[in-house]
Amino acid sequence: MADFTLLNVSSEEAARRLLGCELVRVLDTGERLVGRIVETEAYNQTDAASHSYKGRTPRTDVMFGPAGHLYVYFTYGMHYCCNVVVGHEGEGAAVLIRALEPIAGAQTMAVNRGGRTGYELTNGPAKACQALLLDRAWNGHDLSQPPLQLKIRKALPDEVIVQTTRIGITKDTHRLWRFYIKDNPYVSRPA
DNA sequence: CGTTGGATTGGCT
DNA sequence: GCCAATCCAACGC
Repeated sequence: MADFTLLNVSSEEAARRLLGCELVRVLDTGERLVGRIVETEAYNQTDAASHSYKGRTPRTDVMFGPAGHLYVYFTYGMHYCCNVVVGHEGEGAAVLIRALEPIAGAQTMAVNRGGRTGYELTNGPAKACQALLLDRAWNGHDLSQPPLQLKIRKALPDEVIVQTTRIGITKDTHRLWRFYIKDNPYVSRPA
């Protein structure tokens, strides 16, 4: 049982801390798909762009639960995006996983992604979900448990982290709550 | 109950 | 660069 108490911090701090950590997905076939987190965005209840802004609803219930669980939402009628719940229980904070760097299982990810390869495998939130075969069924999953686990890695030094405004939102657009690893080819929209 | 628009993506102009 | 695809949560009546 992994210890996710280090995620009991502000969503911005957690978004920084999650860079470099890994998501390990074991398929029914036994194959391991591993992605290193290279781009994140922070959301919390004070934030008009956050799903948790208007309080706890059936959809956002998981966001208000304990840190280290997965919040998966469906959007634009066809895409799933996944977040790691952070902060303290009842807080409504989460970190959107916007991009991964494939570490293992890239060939299977390519199949999951309809034959795309290279940076197109995982350079976007819905692409990363599709590559790891994550959908609604994974909403609420405890990331300390197989077959989908979050592996905490060493915190990255500030000088390799770029901080910018978030993508695709129409409210609270000024907040600098997007973080990514400098020069990483899997970042969805480099500066 | 009807309307609206979204933490996106990929194909086409 | 623009925009359609396609579902559903949230909100107004």
